[in-house]
Amino acid sequence: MSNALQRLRDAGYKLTGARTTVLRVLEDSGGHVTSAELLERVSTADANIGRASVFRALDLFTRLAIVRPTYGEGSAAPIYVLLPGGHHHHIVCTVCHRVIEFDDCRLGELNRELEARYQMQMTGHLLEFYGVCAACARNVAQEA
Amino acid sequence: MSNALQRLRDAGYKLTGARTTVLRVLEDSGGHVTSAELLERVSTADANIGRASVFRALDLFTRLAIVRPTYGEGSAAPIYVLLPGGHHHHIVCTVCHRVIEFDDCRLGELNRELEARYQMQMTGHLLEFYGVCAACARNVAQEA
DNA sequence: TTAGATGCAAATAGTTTGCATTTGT
DNA sequence: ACAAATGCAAACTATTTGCATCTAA
Repeated sequence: MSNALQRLRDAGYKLTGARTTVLRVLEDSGGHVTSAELLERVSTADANIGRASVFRALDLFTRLAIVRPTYGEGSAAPIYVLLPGGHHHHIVCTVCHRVIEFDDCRLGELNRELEARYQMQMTGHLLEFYGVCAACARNVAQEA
Repeated sequence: MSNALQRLRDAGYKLTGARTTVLRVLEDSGGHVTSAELLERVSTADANIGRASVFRALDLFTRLAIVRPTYGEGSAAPIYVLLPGGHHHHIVCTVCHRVIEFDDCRLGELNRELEARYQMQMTGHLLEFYGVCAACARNVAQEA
């Protein structure tokens, strides 16, 4: 059983069809989906699952730090990111919104320091870098 | 003139009343507001400014990495965070959604490495830690 | 002077809720 | 058995768009 399902159960939540399907779709999508894509794929996987349950599952997963919503384009349209092992890191081009994922793990010490300083029990973190990708930089240069 | 206004002008955008007001309200709010609060405060500051212009300004600021929307409670209701000097760091309690801000600056080197590796011109970053605060941990313990 | 930005109000997306029914434990 | 979770569809909220007007450069 996946680590996330284990966490769900340990926290006292039921392992329902809707929840396991949403989780599987998230994993199959590379851990990076908009809510619209997610709704569509979940519906394809099992047409009986309602939108509301997908949102309820995402809410729950967010509280358990299994997943994290983050802003994609504009202000609407969140992207849901899996936090396997509790963390995730990526770079977003603020012009074309392309996302590059990268591994990193230099935050362990900072994590421990913050837990001690603020009396928090950390469950994960998300690190986003913003910038302009090479392609967009060229376009901007051309326009100018 | 604020650094952000300078960036706006340098990128070739006009320094309009709506934009400067939105920016000032953001700064006066400690660089941490929901869109609802922002709309209200901007409207108080200058009743002639329309909602649309506030959203358009936020969009622009996001592209310029002056600001970053991040998820507060549930899936709706973004919080806009100023990225002074291009970055910001905080801890969110995933239960009560309280936010603790902290300073940090150990990401400079990683930033440079990523710029080189992915040919990106970085404009900033956001680091969020998730966890359960002491108060919420107590509540959960009581319930169980 | 004039391209770019604005304000308005209507249109659109996206998310949440209430409640009867089903399901995991 | 029974509390918890679901599915549905309607209600809501938040954001975006089109267009005539205004304004910073």
